[in-house]
Amino acid sequence: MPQETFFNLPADKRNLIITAATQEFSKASYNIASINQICKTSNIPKGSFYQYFTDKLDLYVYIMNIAIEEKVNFFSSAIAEFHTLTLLDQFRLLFIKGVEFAKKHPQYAALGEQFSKENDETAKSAVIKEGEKQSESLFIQMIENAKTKGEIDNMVDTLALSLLLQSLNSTVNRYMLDKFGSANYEYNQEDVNNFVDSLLSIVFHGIKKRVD
Amino acid sequence: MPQETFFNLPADKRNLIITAATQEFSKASYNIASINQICKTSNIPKGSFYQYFTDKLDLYVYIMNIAIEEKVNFFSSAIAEFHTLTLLDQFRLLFIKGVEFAKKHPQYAALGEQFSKENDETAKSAVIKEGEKQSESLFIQMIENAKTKGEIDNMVDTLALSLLLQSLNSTVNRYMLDKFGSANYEYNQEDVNNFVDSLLSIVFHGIKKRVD
DNA sequence: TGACAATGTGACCACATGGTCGTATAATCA
DNA sequence: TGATTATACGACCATGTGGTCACATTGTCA
Repeated sequence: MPQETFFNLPADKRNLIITAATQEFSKASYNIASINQICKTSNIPKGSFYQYFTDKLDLYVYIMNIAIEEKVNFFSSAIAEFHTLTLLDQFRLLFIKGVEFAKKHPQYAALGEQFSKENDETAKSAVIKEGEKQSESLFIQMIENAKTKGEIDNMVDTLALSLLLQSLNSTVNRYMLDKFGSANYEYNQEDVNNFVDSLLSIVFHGIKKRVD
Repeated sequence: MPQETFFNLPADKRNLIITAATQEFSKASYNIASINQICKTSNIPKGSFYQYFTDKLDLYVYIMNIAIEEKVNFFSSAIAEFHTLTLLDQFRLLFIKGVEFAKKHPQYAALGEQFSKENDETAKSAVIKEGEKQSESLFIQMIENAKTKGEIDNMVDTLALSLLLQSLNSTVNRYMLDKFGSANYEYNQEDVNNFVDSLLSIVFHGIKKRVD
């Protein structure tokens, strides 16, 4: 956690630092990202920086937590209505909200993308600390739930499906980012919906030709 | 490409350097990986190193190409028998061969894993150069082929399926690496087969409960 | 106004990086 | 043997890193 001095800063200055750090950490991995660069971009002297944050790690964890909080907030409303939906619609919502989040907060999405590639164990575990694997267990819970409701076949391997959906989720995001990258956020919602539906249709109905 | 002097080296020394570099580049990203470290591990002086390689990039590309060649070799026999197989069996083979490769050449698999996370554009494009996206077009070709043969439903979105399979492929490898990581290569083939079959069964038959 | 504490600040530190270069050594050929 | 060329070698360089610290500036309260 940053020092008190940081929170006593005028909001402008504080946000400038946050913005600069977010930018730097979304461009480069933890070890490559440079404190000097962050200081330069935000126009604060090195000495001041170390009065606000104890460490590089301190800043990193702080920035990551901001992104995490933002994402949790963004998803919370969607998750609240989960119990009213079928599994298919739950996943649709999850996928589409994911793309929406990346569109609305590209810098946080980039931060997450970078984090998923992070090599530095210290940095990684400092961010994760506790409450990790949340999304894994969420998926498994959703699947088990749908099984008891008879929405999906009991023969389906829960772990395999959970893995498949997780990887699919991140792939959708990466794909959308690639295709409609930072330059053009003007893709329309219909495109996203169609693509997500194509993917989910495969998972739900399979690709084998029907023998009617 | 390395200098002539490198290839004139006694095989022992040459392999020592290759091993050390492989190790370093599989542990850390291009910019983090250290030439000093590689020199230390392989007991060659810095000056000698720069007589063998023009650059850090030179070494990096060389090492990556070794791994790529090894992988292509490993897969070529499997791909040769593709035309005798159904799409399902083609993918089974691909997935299982992938896991096998990682088991047989964990260091190369680790190199590939690291490369997929690489941030440095210069390093990335120097490795890719040409002939990229090979795997993407391979998948699409396989799918189109199966469609005309009537093996899979024409309603299935080709691009979406290709994307799904690609992401699934890398996920399987990552999962296996995680679960049976470098410590324990003693997982049996049956486990792998079952897991791969679970995944492919979902993709081919879907997860929806059958109404018999 | 004066005393004291909180902040601002940038020169500086030790260290590591990729890369160079002059020289020492070994190999080759006459 | 002596001359010439290829290779081995490591001290050295400029640059960048995360982090420190003595000192200047500002704010606060009496």
